[in-house]
Amino acid sequence: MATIYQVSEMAGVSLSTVSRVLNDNDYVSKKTKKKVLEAMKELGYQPSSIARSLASSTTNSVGILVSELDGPFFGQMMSAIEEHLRIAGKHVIITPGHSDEKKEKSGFEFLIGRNCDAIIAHVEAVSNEYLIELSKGKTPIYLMSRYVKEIEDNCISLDNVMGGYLATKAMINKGHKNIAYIAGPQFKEDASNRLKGHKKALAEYNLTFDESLYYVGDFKETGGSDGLRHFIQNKAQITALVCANDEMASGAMKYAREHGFNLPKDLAIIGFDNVIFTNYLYPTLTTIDNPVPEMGRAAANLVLKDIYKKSGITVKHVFQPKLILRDSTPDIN
Amino acid sequence: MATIYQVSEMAGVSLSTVSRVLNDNDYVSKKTKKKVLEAMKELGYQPSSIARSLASSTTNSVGILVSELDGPFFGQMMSAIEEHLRIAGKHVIITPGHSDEKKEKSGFEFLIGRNCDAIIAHVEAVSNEYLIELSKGKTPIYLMSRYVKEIEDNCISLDNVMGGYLATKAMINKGHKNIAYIAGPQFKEDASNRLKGHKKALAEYNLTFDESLYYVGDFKETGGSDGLRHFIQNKAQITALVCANDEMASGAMKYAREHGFNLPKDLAIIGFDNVIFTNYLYPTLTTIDNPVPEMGRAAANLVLKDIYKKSGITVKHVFQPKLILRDSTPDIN
DNA sequence: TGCGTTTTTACTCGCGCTTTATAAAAATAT
DNA sequence: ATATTTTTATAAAGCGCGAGTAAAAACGCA
Repeated sequence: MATIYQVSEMAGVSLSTVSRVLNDNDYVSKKTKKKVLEAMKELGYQPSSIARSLASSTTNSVGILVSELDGPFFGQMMSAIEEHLRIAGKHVIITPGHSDEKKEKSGFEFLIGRNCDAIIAHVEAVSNEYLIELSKGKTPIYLMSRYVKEIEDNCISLDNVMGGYLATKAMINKGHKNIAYIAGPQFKEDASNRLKGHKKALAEYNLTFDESLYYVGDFKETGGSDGLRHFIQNKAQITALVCANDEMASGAMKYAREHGFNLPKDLAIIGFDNVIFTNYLYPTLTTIDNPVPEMGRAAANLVLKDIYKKSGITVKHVFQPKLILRDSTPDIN
Repeated sequence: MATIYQVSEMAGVSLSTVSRVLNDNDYVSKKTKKKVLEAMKELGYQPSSIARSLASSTTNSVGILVSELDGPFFGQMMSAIEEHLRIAGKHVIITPGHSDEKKEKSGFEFLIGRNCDAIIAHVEAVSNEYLIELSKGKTPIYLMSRYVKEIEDNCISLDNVMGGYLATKAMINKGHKNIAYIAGPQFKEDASNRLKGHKKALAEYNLTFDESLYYVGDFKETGGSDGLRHFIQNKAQITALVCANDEMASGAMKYAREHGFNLPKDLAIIGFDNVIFTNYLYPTLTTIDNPVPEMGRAAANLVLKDIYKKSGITVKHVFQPKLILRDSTPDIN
């Protein structure tokens, strides 16, 4: 690999001159600039970002910490962030935390150790205190889908209470009274907030929250099927099922069909997140739109503005979910 | 941030001694080792991987270049690779190439510039020649789902011709004779190989390949719906539809239903890849299993063996697809 | 032509760590 | 008790680059 030194030698100038043309600094004449550029091309020179980082203590890369590398939710998120950052010439370093406290912490450490200029994290297992503490460190931390009051300027979040409320209210408006709820793991803030919204909607219409119509799933397809099985085994009389995310809704749909339900007539189902495949399910799934791509762009914009000092950027911090009505929740007569 | 220097000072030893305990080198007594370790803990010392990389020209990180950050296919792939590498204490740096030649090249450059110890790439737009040339560089390149003869030892691939063959043969075996095919973009090698397999199966059963039953899609849901619309508009009389991947199959299913088809009776559909949600579609989708996670692990193993010199590893380079029969392809009477 | 300016270039140090070569200390042998 | 080996620690030289400072060259004007 050619180094800056060889370039300088070939172009007949000093090291720092080469460095200056690299960084597009002023104070270098067109003639020498051209000479240097030619030498670079000739040698196939490629600056070492490692050395660069060490010298300048800035890496032009931002760390992304997500729960999983797969799944439609995180896919959309990573994709939106990356795309937006790439336009500004910044790169991303992605690492998964698997919703596990230790792994999330080690993810942070890795990213910090790599000298990322900032970190955008979607973490669920670490405590607020840990995050607040971490924010005092040298690497700025931005939080996706999580609201921590003490560092709210670094948070991009969805109003999950509202989302949960909208979902259940939609069912009520369709005429349902016996509504079961499959929640996500309650240590996850969005899951517990969605549940709050559900309860709020019930209360508003004078329906009581019934423990026997409540099941905690895993946010995956299995959570949906397990939940519905649970309700069926307990002979719960339900006409509507609210799921805390789309994967669980799709699992429940499959289980329902396999057990003689005629969808959507026998059971109305609603999901949450509006992940891409919901529109390809049958019946198409009514759900709550979670503007993940938009939020990803917001997070990216936030670091562009704060860290890379781009001007003219304003970002929204709290996003609103909205109801997407499709075929899985017909009117009942 | 504490540096190695401060640790050495606090422990009362020299820089290099600290470095040696960091790297678990011999030639350091237990007593001094303990002293150093304590000093590190006290200072909350965290080695700078940047400086480390610069000095040792090894980064303990492998680059991953995929087409997209979202989508079930790449999600599974990244996830499998990352998980397997992490066990060995290696980290991944992921960047997308968007199936675009320029972007793929710039992805390679980024990863090489970051001094990755190796790169695992799923690229589709760059030429074989480019890859061969790249392989001569300092950073070893491994290819996922792509077979390039000259560097076959660095390739992990699926027998796509066989896969395409199995899919169409399955339809024929079910009794279909009028089989339409929605292909993927033909510059992508797997797409063109799957098509080859399709033609091979047709030929084997004396069916002629009919251009009017052929459509090139985009490997996304829209490709499936566009393709089926195309066939319908051209009044193609078909009883079976073979799609070159699952996303397109799901798009076609949705379109079919919206246009009065009674699935699976009126139209048998098969996909390709066996992506997770195929099992949650209705009817559940018959497809060809693409052992992506297994292949991801194989790629990870390959770099563990070649680059990090782990012993006792043998890896399979070419994987075989297999037919997964589900409800979307019933027997016809 | 000479002096002050402005533009352009060169030197040098340091970022935080690894890695020789080398010296000192401890252990063993003679 | 000295010579020899083995073990442990040190000092110094980079890795490739950025940035601040000093120096040189080019320019302007009287």
